[in-house]
Amino acid sequence: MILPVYARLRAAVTHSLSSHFGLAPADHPALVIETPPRRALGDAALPVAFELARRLRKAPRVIAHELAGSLGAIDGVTRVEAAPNGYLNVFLDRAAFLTAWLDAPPAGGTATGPKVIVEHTAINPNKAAHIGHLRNSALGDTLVRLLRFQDKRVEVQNYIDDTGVQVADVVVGFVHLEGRDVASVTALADDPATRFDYYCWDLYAKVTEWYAGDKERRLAIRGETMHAIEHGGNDLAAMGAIVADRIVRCHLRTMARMNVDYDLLTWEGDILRLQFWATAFEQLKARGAVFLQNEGRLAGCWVMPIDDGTAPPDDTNATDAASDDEAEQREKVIVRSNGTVTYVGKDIANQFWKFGLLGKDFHYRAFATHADGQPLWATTSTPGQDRDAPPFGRASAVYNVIDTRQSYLQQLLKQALTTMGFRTEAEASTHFSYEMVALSHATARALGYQDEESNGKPFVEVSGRKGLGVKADDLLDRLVDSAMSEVSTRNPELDAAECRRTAEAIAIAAVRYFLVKFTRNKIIAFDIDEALSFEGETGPYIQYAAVRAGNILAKLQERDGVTAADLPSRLVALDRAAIDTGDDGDELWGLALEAARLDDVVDTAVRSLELSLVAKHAFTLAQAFNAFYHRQQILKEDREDARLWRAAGVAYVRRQLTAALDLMGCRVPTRM
RNA sequence: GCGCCCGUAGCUCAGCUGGAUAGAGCGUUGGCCUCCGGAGCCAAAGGUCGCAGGUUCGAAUCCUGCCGGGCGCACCA
Repeated sequence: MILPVYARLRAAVTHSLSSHFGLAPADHPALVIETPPRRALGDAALPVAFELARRLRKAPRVIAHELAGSLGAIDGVTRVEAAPNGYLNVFLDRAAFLTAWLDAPPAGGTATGPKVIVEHTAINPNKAAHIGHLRNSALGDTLVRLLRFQDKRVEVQNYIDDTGVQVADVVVGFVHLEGRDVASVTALADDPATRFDYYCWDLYAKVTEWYAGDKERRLAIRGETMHAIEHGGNDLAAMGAIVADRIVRCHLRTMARMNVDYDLLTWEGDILRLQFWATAFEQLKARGAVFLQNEGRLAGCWVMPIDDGTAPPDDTNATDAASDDEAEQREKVIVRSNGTVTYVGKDIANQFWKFGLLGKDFHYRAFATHADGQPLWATTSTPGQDRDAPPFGRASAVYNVIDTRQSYLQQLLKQALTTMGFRTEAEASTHFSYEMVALSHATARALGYQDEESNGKPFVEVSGRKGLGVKADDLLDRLVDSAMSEVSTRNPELDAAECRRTAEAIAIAAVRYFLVKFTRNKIIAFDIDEALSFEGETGPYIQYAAVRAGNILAKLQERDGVTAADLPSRLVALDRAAIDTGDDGDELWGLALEAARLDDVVDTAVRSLELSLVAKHAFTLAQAFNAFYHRQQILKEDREDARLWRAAGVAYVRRQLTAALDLMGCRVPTRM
């Protein structure tokens, strides 16, 4: 919203550098525009004079002064002045901008251009989702919303690994620990009284313990089970399919509570059954991206040469002499000596498909129904159900949202694309990485977990295998409960249903804000008490500011008959002193200017994949609004011009705050 | 061993491509409900920005080297 005026400002400065200072374009410094530390210093500041001081052999102060004098009129800028220290400070036309911002149509036009795929969530379908998974979904979904805010066409995929060891482990549990058959597992899963994902959570942990009791024999059972599932057409595979299907439905319910949704569920089993790998393998072989290793410890494997500088973990007893030879080149196994494909191989095939490079497509089926009644699509290997399916895949850019521990593999994906000659696609493959969520010692203890190993560590790592972690639904339930008691005491007139809806909105804002407020490469040591807080830097704090702003506007309409839509036309006729002058004017304008930064913040957030910037901005804006609200009267202000200019600020802040919360998947209740 | 990440107030964290007096939240202390809602506001206390060099008008930010911690480097996914 403020970028165009900055462009005009840069153009004017550039012109002056050439004409007034006689600098050749090549000698022009980059025109950095900063935000001054205090509003009274201006709305934008250019340190350009510092850059020129040496070249022009003049003091920055003198240069800034000359520059300010030579600029001429700039649309939207009321004045430019040189600060004593050499900064060039710029003052914008406050009234004109605020009026224009209020009058602008709300964002969210029509998405156009090439498609972008965002893959996130990807929880193993064998147990309940936990807090670590929520970080992935919250970040992934926020990225999706940011991209859509920028009018990009986005397709959201959720990868379902239904053929891995994890599902096999639960199947082993059902068969060998509980003696169940397919019918029994189905009945259990479909019994509304059981929380099937919770049930499997416990069973999975039990199976892990059970393996430890007789590793050799029981791990062999796991191997057979996994093989049976991959092969298909037997009871174990049928049971695995039931488990995965029902757990995925549990995950979708959990994610729906979080306001997270998808366009397509990609099932790994379909990648195998439709021979995606075989196709990709042929291409890789033809290009020489993989080759059959004939000797050494990887004899019999198809491997991909790795060209990054990473060394092997600690091979047998690699002597220095041996590694100095040309055998330095590293290799990653893609196809095992027994002929089965590794995870990397499947991922390569999937990545090729996402870019439309595979020359093959899935079949599709309607898996579930979105809130708006449209089908949620899933891949399938059987044709005939995809009459109305939209075209999936064939993207121009792909974001894979996975935690940082996967960066090595994500790098291999890019490399496979590069080796195949798909440079553009390799460039357009982004690993959106973030650090893991661990548990604080206090929270781990509260879960009844004592572990000597992790006593010395700063946090306790979540472990699905040990059943250690905070389940997503448990966390949400606790948040809703505590929000509900708060809402009902504050608003006794609300009925139970309304109370619950409000509490849910607050609970979701609390978790989602908590999960995006940290920079992505920070490990979150999750602490239950900290996450349960509704005060300070939290989602509910921001919602509260928006709700209050809404209340003020509602009263203004009720009392004076003035709506937010009326404001722009009313403002033109009013005296501008209320926004142009004094500390009050500075504060009101500062608030509006901060609110106007949203577009800019979103751009920076997407470019840097640092979504915490959006969270930080929303909080800062809410904070500024609260301070303003306490300091300046709005409805009670007697002077009409001051009243309406302030109301305009409130209306604009509310709109931008609501938009920012929506980008993080948070709703604003009418009361709270 | 190699690669990536982290180290800023008692605790948890911001600090955008180097810029004006390093900021929030929590916690601590003290104020503010005849008010447009106190999930709030105002104020105070609290900092050798891990350490040492370097680059320059200027470094928490960039470079180098250390120290401390985490993660990754499988014929596991």
